[in-house]
Amino acid sequence: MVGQKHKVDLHTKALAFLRKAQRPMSAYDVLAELRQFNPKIAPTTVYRALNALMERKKIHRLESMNAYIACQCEHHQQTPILAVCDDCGSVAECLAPTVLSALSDVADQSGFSATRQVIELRGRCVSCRDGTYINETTA
Amino acid sequence: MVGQKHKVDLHTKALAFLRKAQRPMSAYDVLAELRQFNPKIAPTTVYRALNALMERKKIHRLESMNAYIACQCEHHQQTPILAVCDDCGSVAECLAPTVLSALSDVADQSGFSATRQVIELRGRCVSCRDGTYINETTA
DNA sequence: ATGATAATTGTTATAATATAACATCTCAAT
DNA sequence: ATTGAGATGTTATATTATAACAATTATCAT
Repeated sequence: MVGQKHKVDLHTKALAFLRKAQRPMSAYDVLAELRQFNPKIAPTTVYRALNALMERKKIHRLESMNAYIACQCEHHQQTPILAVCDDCGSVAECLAPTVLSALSDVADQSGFSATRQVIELRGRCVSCRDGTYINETTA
Repeated sequence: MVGQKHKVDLHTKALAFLRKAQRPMSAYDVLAELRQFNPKIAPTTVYRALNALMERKKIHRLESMNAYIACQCEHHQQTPILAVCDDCGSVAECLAPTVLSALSDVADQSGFSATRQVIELRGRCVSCRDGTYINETTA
């Protein structure tokens, strides 16, 4: 078989941390967390873990902010739209087949063969827009 | 009036450089260029110039690669789709109202109020896909 | 002209993000 | 036990970006 267990499973800990955070975290935030278990962990290790988790679609990278967030949907193969609230930091993950197919059409027309799509929205979530602040307290 | 002229117009030189390059360039690539005119220029200055040019819609930032490229279309108010060829490095700028409106719909439905949209494709351009290599020589 | 001021740019230092290169360890199959 | 593959460790450094404050420049009211 391929793949083995080490003393502790770094990938699992990194993923658990991102899931608990529910907010985009930087690679160095993850590093700080992992260092609670093993103070000697280096950036390289974290980036390897993050890359592996991305390949397994367990986390997403927010390209517009160099940060990472746990996948909230599980099991989708479709590229999600990531909507980041610049007020409270929450990220909504939306599946939008219409957007993706429109995007495919555009690519096809120009002959571009896409291997990856990046679709991010920055703005204000419904709670922050309404003044219904939730921030730290609730979700 | 607002806005003034300095000894040299850094913004103009930065924009000229990005236009000549026709490829995504890092902020530090721009810095190296500007230093040919004034060796003492610092990163801060470059980032200020890049931010100003982005506000004026003269350049785009490629979020998925932390790089900058001159706007190829001039005068559009619409967010373009940036299609980056990972083989030759070229970037195509596509206007796609259908994608944008589908994206607006998704946002509206969730109550998200977007101030910025990021839409990038990574993959292979038609030339590279066909094996019609052009790379350095022609466009 | 002079001085107030606003905007831009300069300067210095450092923070934040990410990778390269190579050594070591662990597991499992032989 | 040896070996080979994959994961991890280690060290160093590269790349990207901002903070904080000083100096300069143009504009405008006086």
